[in-house]
Amino acid sequence: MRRPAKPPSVRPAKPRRAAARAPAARPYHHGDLRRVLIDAAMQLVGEGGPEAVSVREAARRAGVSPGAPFRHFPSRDALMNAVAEEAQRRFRAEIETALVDAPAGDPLGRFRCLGIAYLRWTMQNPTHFEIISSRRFFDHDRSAGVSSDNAELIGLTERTLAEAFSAGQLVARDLKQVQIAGRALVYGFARMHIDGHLPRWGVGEAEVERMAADIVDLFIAGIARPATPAAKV
Amino acid sequence: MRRPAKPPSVRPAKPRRAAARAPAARPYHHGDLRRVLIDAAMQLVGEGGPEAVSVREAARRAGVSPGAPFRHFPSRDALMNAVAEEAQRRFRAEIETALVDAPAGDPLGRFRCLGIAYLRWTMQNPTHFEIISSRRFFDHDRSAGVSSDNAELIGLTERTLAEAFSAGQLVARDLKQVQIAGRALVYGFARMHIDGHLPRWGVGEAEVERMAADIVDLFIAGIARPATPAAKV
DNA sequence: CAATCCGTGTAATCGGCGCTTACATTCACA
DNA sequence: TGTGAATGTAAGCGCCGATTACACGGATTG
Repeated sequence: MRRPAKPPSVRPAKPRRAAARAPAARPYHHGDLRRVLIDAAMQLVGEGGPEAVSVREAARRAGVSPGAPFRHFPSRDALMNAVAEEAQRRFRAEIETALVDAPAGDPLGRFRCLGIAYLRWTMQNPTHFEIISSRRFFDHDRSAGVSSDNAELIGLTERTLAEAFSAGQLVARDLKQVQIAGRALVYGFARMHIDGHLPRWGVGEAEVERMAADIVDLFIAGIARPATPAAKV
Repeated sequence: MRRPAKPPSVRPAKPRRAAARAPAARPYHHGDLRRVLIDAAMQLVGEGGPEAVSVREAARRAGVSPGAPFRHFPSRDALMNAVAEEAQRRFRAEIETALVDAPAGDPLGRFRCLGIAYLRWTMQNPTHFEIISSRRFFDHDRSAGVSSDNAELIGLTERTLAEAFSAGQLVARDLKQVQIAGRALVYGFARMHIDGHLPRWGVGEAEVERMAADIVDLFIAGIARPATPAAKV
């Protein structure tokens, strides 16, 4: 928690709205402090993980007094909520973008795309993923934005896998188990990365995305009905 | 971080060693403060998770002044290290105990036992597992005890799965992928539990251990060479 | 047995934190 | 033009981790 010496609060002087003919120095009213605080907190998350976010430091970076943020967020948790919503929004957008290139008529193929897009984003944004995945940093239940975006994504993967099931692409009997196992697999790999376990398993940073794709494929191979073989009774 | 009102520091008066004929009141020297601090911190972890541990609260529960713990631990992180070592020791002991009942000649069966024992402990001790699994709460690299215990466990599972591979029990080609996927699966399920994801996936607290066993079995079914079935070419 | 050293306790203090309160400034609207 | 609401500042509270100076007392040694 102890912070190293900091340059004395750069203060980028950002009069955004309501600055029509105002003088150059930041006016008394910031203009868009809420937004700037969220951005600063997002940056802090990127730099040092969720626990590196402090209200005071965000205020410092925004160039306002330590009490100012509390006009916009009733608590640090509320700020974290906003940060998590921002991260969740980006996460969802990226995954849905990746899905447009996915094969339309092949639910299992779409599931594969989902898993790989999920892992790609988490590998590239580990600390931001950490916020939205752990209950510690804010109150999920009280954050409608995160919950709804998250529920959308979960619903999407559930539906996709259910379609694969209905289409007879799976050998498994219990769809719910497959869904949870699939989720546990990708979530576990993402957390192994975040928590620094992968080096111990012989996966260097350069191979991470490749390995991510490989284990998604391995999982799919484990649940997919063998496609072409002449076997099967 | 704000703490609710506390009874004024119960002070259980524990003169352990060096208390032969001493008076009832705690002597000036505590006797075994290091041990008591670790126990208090373990309890705090159990009550409110790793971030609920504060040096001052541990000191309070041990009945000593706020500065006393720093005679035994140079920092909060060092205390967390000790707590993590304790947790890791218990974790390893439980898993190795579970393994004695495992089938001797069946590596894959032993692997199953490992996975289930792993998940059982994590389901029953989520906050303690959180400490030893996340790099956030202390410095893994500087904690020989945690590292070695952890390396032992990982080595054990790796060897077990490798034996299954050598014995021809697996269909997979790439052993390393299978090992990482297996780890990701159990770790992911454990973290889903810790992070409160399971309710959203329709897994109530009562069904958790059952579901844990189910997905371990599902994973094994996905990698195991079909044993008896009359099908298969 | 007495002197003393050092391990281990206390007391006081520092700066950082989240958060609150009282006050100041400015915007927006009647 | 006046006035209230919105939003900034200043100061302060208690908690935290950590450090320092000092006090106690068990063990070692002459």
